[in-house]
Amino acid sequence: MARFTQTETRRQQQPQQPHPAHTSLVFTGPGATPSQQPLLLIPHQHQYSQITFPKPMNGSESISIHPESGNMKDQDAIKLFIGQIPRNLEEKDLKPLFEQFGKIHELTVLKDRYTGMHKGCAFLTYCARESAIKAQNALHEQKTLPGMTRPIQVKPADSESRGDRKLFVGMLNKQQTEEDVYRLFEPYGVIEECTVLRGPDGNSKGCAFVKFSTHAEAQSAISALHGSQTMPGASSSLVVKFADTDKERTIRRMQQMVGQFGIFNPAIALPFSTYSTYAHALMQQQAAIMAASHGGYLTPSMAFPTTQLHQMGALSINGLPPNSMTPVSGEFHQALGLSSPPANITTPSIVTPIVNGFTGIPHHQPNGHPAVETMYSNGLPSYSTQSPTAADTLQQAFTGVQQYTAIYPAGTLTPIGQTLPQPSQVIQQQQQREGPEGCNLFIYHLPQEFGDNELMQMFLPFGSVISSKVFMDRATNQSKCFGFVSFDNPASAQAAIQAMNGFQIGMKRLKVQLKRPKDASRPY
DNA sequence: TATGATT
Repeated sequence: MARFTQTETRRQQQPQQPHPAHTSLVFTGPGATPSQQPLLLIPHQHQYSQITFPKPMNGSESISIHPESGNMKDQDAIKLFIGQIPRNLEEKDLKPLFEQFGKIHELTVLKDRYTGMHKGCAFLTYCARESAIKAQNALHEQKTLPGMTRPIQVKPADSESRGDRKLFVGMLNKQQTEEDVYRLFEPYGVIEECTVLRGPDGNSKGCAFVKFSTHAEAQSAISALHGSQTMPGASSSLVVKFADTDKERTIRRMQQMVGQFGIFNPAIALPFSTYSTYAHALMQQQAAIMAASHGGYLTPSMAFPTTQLHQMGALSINGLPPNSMTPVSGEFHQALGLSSPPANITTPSIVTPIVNGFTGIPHHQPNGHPAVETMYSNGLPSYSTQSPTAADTLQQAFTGVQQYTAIYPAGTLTPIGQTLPQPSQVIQQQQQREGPEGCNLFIYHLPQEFGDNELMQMFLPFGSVISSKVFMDRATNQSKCFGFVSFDNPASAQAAIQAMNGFQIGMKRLKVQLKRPKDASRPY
């Protein structure tokens, strides 16, 4: 292995000689020949600590930047990452070593943001692209600088190549291997990396990373493959998208934290004010991005402040004026927190729910009709001597009107026995997915039109709903007619099962049961 | 159309 050796005394002790470094460091051995294998080297996990923190929108960081004045760089210049440099070498010391390959546009030693400590690496941009290639070929892994145990790293900075050619692939089936994924993506370009994500047990998580050699290739794979097919056993069509950037990953982690602790103000959740401010900004930014670009992942209640929701709620749908309630449909809309029922829907139900031992939740009747009167006036068979329950009320309300629930912003009226969902509750619904064991319901045979909010409204009478989720088909954006509701306690979940399992809506009956535990389907 | 995801 070729090495650098120091042939002079330390130049820091000789300040009268400004730049002796290129004479003090000399090549020994045959290492000056170009490397045949320029890529895939040591991990360098420290290099992003600088750029994952928020930066001012204009201007550059005040880490030591030493552009050669008057030197313009090529449009296609390559920013190099330099690793494994001794911590006592500063820009001025490194410059001579790299200058031999061309004019330097910018050379920056990476310093710890807070301590200012030299991190043993640097970024280097030559004015000419060609210089960068020469430097990489000559130096990368070819010499070891004095005091270092590993050879110097000279290669394009990850910021140069990463990010826009690495794809995240979701909704694979768990049997698909790296090779299967490779075959799938092969037609769209040169694949540099293909990894199936696996858990600790080695089982596939049903997703993968595929890195193409160019952005264009990656883009063409997205166009061709995203949503193009559904793998056997996968719950939705194939997902092909650019992998998260560091920033997105940070956001994701924060969202998870927020969900986990049930805290909605990052300034309270996180200990350091800089982090809190950052978290806050990131999340706001993320919310804005999502609302603007693919609002489908967000409910209106996420995208708009509560006051705005209330305004939206005042609008009518289907050209019908608000508050034209009939006893049945009015109750339905009341029950679901909707406000403008259609006028002509009175289809009686044929099959009634099985209600066992559920104590009805007190609820008021805004139209002046008590629930029991509504019920019998509709010609329904009586199935028990119990007083009417929340489920009964809902049963009446649902009949024949579910087609009106689709696009409506929920949370605009007070549901039975409940107060209006607070903003925190609405946000939490997106963040906090599962409740404790025994609190999570799986609901099948939902009306096609039901979204997360309608589902939540339907189950609010039985307790505090911490989340509700209707499964959507990614390709068609249609409900798959099943979903989850989580309560904060098992008794509410049981009450909801008792009342709502078998509950008829239109021609279908709801199936409401405890969600299968995660490991239930595992063999052995 | 059958159990919330996955970086």
